[in-house]
Amino acid sequence: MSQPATVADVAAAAGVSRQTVSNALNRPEIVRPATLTRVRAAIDELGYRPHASARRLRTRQSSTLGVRLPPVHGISGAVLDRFLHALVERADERGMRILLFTATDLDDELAHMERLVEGSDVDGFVLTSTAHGDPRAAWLGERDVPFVTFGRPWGVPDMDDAPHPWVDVDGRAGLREATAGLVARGHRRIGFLGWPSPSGQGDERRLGWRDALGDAGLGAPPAGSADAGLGAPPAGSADAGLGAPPAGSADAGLGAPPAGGADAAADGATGAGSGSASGAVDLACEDDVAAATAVVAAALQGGTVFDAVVCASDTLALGARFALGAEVPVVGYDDTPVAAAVGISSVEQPLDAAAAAAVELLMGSGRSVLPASGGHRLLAPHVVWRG
Amino acid sequence: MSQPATVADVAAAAGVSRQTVSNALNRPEIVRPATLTRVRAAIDELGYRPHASARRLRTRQSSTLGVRLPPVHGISGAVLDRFLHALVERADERGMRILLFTATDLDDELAHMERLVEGSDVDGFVLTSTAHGDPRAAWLGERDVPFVTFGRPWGVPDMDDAPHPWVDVDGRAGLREATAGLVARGHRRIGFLGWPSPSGQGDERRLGWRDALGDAGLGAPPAGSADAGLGAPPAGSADAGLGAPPAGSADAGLGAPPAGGADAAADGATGAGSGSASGAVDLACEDDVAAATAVVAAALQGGTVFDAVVCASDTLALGARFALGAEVPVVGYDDTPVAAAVGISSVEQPLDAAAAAAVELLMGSGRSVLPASGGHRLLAPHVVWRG
DNA sequence: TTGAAAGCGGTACCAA
DNA sequence: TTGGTACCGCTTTCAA
Repeated sequence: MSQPATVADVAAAAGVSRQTVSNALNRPEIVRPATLTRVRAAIDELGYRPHASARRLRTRQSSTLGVRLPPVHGISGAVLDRFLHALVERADERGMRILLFTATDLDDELAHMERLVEGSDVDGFVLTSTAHGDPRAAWLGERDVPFVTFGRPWGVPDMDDAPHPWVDVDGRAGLREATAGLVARGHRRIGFLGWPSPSGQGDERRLGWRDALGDAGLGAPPAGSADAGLGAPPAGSADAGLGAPPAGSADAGLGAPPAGGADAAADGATGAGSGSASGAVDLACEDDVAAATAVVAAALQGGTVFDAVVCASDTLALGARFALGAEVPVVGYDDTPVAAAVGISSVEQPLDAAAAAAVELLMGSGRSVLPASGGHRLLAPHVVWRG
Repeated sequence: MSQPATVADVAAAAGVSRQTVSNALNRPEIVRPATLTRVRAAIDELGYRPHASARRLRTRQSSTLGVRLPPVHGISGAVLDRFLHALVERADERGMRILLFTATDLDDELAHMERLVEGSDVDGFVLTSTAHGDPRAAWLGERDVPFVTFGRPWGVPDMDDAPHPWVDVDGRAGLREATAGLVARGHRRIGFLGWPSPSGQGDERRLGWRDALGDAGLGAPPAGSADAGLGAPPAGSADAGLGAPPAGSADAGLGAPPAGGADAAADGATGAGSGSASGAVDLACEDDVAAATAVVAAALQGGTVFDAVVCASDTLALGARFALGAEVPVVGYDDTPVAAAVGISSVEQPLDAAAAAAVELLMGSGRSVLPASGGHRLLAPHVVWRG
């Protein structure tokens, strides 16, 4: 067992040529069964394993996908983590491996990608979301390097005809389901807590909330009500909200149409301080627990009444939870361990399906990466209800 | 730019032999400066990059480290995430890359590792903590495959003479610092919330808490008070070390014995009931927010008075926070985004240093993995104070 | 210091 | 179907 066995050894042991060994391994169907058995026996006996680098040199395929490990991801880090996990598994099923790289900025990332491509280290990439004019996409496109993004290419005119394949989760559908679920549970004054516009994902999720309110005849505030850029309040400004008073007044009961009708629900839209009684309030702040707490607390202070709140992230949801207490249902997004731990309902992304779709877009149904192509998948998430 | 350039192309362009090109790349010091310049110019001009697989085939080095992406990691997932990130960077500095693999169980993991090793896909591994008799360590050891673990090898008699190199973070020192910091801030009734024994990391952290109490002359409950083989109690059951007898007689402590002084300072500091006067309570439950909340709440109910609580994890800390409110300081462990978000102090692991140490143990100061060796690094974490 | 030639371990191509 | 041979791109060995 000193020197690892090579094809030559196996060939000799089985009394065949090296080529036959290779065939037995890669295209068993064209080898006569008897020969195959003999070769396989020899392989087992010698403990032979093909040398991956030798094969890659010859075939000019690295069977490797490059993935950038994004810098830092806050509370939602687990999402990428889980996606990565699923990706490794799905890739493995197709004989592909995942090579990691990191980068400090876009230029650095490009440099890394260039090295990997030119060193034939990878056959393609799985990138996180790209935006219009993203230099990575352009660079890869020019060189016909196959890649797929997890996250749609924001900013392109027609996403159905995107410049590159992508996979994404339909946050709009997710928030729609979440909101509808709350409606079904009898809630009526359902607020939304998201990020300031413009934000690709954030705006999508807001739309989902609006959709559901519309579906339920609850009406939604005029589009853009919260877009008036309440600049991100400084973090930590008000974690006093921890002990915030519970929303005092209750909800309209199940089944009973909310008093005041649809439009009334939109009154007073955003912000702290307006004395609106409506719960269909559209709040926004940066993705930070303290900021979220502050925003929600301020809204309560201003007289806003919430029956429930759906959020664009678990971070925001956690903040909202602190401000609202456990009595007012909050739904987050990403189903992070924190949400599970704290008992907050959350929209769970189908990460395994996303990974599978990414691999499929890159490789079709075969075992090698296809030439750069198009296509995309928009996957529906689902709510994990808790509490 | 159709066909990537090879050494031959560069050699031709520079008017030298292929060998000289190779030397210019790998051992520039033995090439005459003039020639070097010429070769480098040709390389730049042609955009030449060495073909990684070809090099690996020839050198029999994959320049790749295998890392298993652990199954699921809860609230502390970010830890591994950040370690991985740092590892990729540190490895990159040494010309090494990180290849991911996953596995459903130990057997599967072994199978994957075997494939990677025998296919010469990796030169070594970075594994998460191993325990005594871990088949992975044995398997790798037998084959002289270099590897290092992040996490010490629990269960070996003498860790200074461990069977393989390891890197770990000194949780004991971390909790000692956390506890001492609380003492310095005037807290006296400092409880500990950890995991049921036996738990390698958990028991270490508990010791750190005890150390600091001892240092401060506050005394700690007799060792083992919570270790009495409470096999992990079901979630939510709040019995664990609850009734831990107060450490009436403290040890000498440093400087002036606190006697009444220190203790008096703690009197009534916390809002719970009366009952037990000691806050040096040693609690334990599984790593779950709800369970932690329950345990702490039960302790409060039972009359325990807490001045502050140090925890074995941010998960537990979050649970404690829920039970105690924001007035009683809680210190967690891992400095996860959640702790930051919620404003809980936490012991931060020096993940970048850990990654650097892992690489160094594997590669020394060179650019290739050394034969399996020994050695280890125990790194001191530090508390990030908040609130 | 530089050059020529021989592999590293597989697979592609072609002939048998 | 099987076997022979060239060759993937680089580095190592040995001469010059």
